[in-house]
Amino acid sequence: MVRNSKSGTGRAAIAAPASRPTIRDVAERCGVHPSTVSRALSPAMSHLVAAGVAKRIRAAAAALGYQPNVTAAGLRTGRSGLIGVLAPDIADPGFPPILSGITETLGTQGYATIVVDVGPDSSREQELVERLIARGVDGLVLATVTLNDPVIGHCLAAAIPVVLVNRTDVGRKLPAVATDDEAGMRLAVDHLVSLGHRRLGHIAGPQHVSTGALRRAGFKAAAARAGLSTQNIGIETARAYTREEGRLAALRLLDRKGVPSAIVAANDLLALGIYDALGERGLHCPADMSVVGHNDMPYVDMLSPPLTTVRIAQRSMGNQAARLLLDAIAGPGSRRERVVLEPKLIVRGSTAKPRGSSGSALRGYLMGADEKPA
Amino acid sequence: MVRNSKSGTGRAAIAAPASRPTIRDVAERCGVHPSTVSRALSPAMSHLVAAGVAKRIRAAAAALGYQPNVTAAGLRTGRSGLIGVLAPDIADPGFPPILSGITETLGTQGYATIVVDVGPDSSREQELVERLIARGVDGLVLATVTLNDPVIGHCLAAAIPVVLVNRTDVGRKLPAVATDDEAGMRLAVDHLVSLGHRRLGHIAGPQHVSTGALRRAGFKAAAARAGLSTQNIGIETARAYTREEGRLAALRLLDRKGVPSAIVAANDLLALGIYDALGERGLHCPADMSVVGHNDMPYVDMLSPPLTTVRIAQRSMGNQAARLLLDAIAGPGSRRERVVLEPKLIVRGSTAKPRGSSGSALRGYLMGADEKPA
DNA sequence: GAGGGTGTTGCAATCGATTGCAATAAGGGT
DNA sequence: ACCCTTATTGCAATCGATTGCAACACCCTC
Repeated sequence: MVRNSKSGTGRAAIAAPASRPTIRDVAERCGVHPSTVSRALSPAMSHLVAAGVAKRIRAAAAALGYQPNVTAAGLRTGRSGLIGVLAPDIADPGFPPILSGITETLGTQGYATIVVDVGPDSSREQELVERLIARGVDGLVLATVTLNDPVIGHCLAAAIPVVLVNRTDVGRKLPAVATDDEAGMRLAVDHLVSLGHRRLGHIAGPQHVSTGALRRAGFKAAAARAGLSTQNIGIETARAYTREEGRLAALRLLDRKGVPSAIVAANDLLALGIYDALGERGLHCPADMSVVGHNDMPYVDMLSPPLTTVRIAQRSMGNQAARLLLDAIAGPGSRRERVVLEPKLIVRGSTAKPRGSSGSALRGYLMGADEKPA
Repeated sequence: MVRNSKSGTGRAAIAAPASRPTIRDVAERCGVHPSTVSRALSPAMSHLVAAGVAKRIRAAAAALGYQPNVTAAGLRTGRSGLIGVLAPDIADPGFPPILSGITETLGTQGYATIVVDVGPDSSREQELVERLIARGVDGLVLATVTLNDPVIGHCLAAAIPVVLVNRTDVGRKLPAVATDDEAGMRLAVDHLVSLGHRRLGHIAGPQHVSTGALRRAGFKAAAARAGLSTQNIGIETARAYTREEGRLAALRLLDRKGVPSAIVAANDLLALGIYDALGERGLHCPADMSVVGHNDMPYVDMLSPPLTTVRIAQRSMGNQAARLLLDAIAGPGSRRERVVLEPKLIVRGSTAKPRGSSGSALRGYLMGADEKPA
């Protein structure tokens, strides 16, 4: 509360900057008006200040350790230099690389990011967006949206720059960066088919998010394209992208008639769950069952067996999302651009040729495989 | 730039809130002064407003969808509701759970967090702290500090609330939350000794950070306490907490005379590197070599073999750090509190009894083991 | 009926930086 | 020598909310 440099009664304290120096402190020290300091220190305005004065001001600012108060500037200019990021779950190993890419690119432009963990109950999402807007964020990166998410309309109405990352919306109303989910599944399916697999299973992700729906569709399309009939593919849908839901879905798949010889998971976490389920049933990967994951999250090469998976460029995804957002902030002529990244298959130890017909642990399970040949 | 509700020349637009409504819009709608609105909406001040008026104001605010501008309030009150978090590397799987705990606790009090990834070159650390302070953060959580970090003095000088998490400083000048690193190592060493191991190796972390130094000291102390002579322990120090540095350090250890039968890593990532090194040397874990990690980062139970490790309560660590910070913000009578969490040993498949003297793949390596019996 | 509370509300300054406009000074042309 | 540019700088309003202080109304009491 006590301003120190006010020329008041006491004359003791000449300069005791208990708090951080303000633009006025710099101005007084130079004998100029605060507005001149502001101009001298702003690259866009410094041409309005005499070179000598500007130099003097910069020196004084440096000497005082002056840093402009971003909050105050933000209030006046209307931009905060803050970007809000909505994450489904920070602890999900797939997300940090994306976040890292986002902050990296944004950081070079002086933006800081506020990361908000939405958590499992997406009901809070709307409120969290509201809070971020109240904080004056200049833009939003959403890594959480569902296919028909109400927040999309909300953001559109608020006229705030937004990009989606690793997700897309059904109406393509917002710019987004994502991988080619269908191409990824094609890579996985083609790999398995070329190994000789003819009965494939898929553990799909939640169908209300784009990756879940698109990868499932991609799986079906790729299987059909490879000449596999619908009798030869089995799909179980996980309720969430977690190891536990993956395990449950895999158990359901294993309990069905016509067990496949290979399973493609929509996500590495689900693949971990498949490993768990196989262990429970006494099956071995890849001898009894091949498994393909998706995302190539960190350290899946250390699993037993090392996971064959579809790698997506997460860091690059973050970078591009940030760039798209910066574009949207700069020019409101947002062309609702959509960036699609190409996935890449990483073959490791969890996929192999299907076991021959003799001596297989799957012998029993395979009953009924030919009941209805297409 | 164009204020809409100004009673100006044109009379067309009655109420076209192109931008977000402000406290003045609410005030006009209710026929009261903005200050009254401010008071009515602030829990701490609302007792100064007549109940009926307050109700009317709240209704109007809700109808307009009014959200106070946090930036403006922050400018006036001096607090931003923002907390800065400095992370060593967001992509390190050990960190997200801590972050999650921090944001969880802080979020309940209305604080948002800005996470900054310092990256490998800690030279930027000082500048990043400076930037966060310029942003007006109300406090800082540092997960990066080294034992004698200059930023500590910097923060002390800036008189900004700070807590350390998963790290401690040498002078105990700042409140901190960390696990009992020495106790953790004792758990690991005692476990191995009870299995019959008598020659132990340690892959230490960087010695300029507390976890590296304390765990190394803890390893030595525990070994001595278990009656192991210094000839029977071998220590190699990794330059960073990464898988690759762990691999290199492990290779150095394996190339020394008197190879141990078990290695304790200062960190799970280093343990992954040990797995890599063992693979390169054709050694098997745990048959040829037992390995103990530290931190129990996600999914190390899926490794081959599943990693025996010392679990630390990361999420809780984050929660407590946040609480400490909130205390420091509330009462400046900061007692430089220090919270120590107890670690827990999680035994999995990477540790076993040492191989007997016959037929060991380690036969050659063990030469020289008895050169200088203690 | 006048004085002293108490309860509400308005006024205006303030936080720190930015920026349109005005004012001044310096320089150039005829 | 005078007028007109152009280059610098100062002034003051502004962003939106908060809060100490003043003002007002109303009620109770003696």
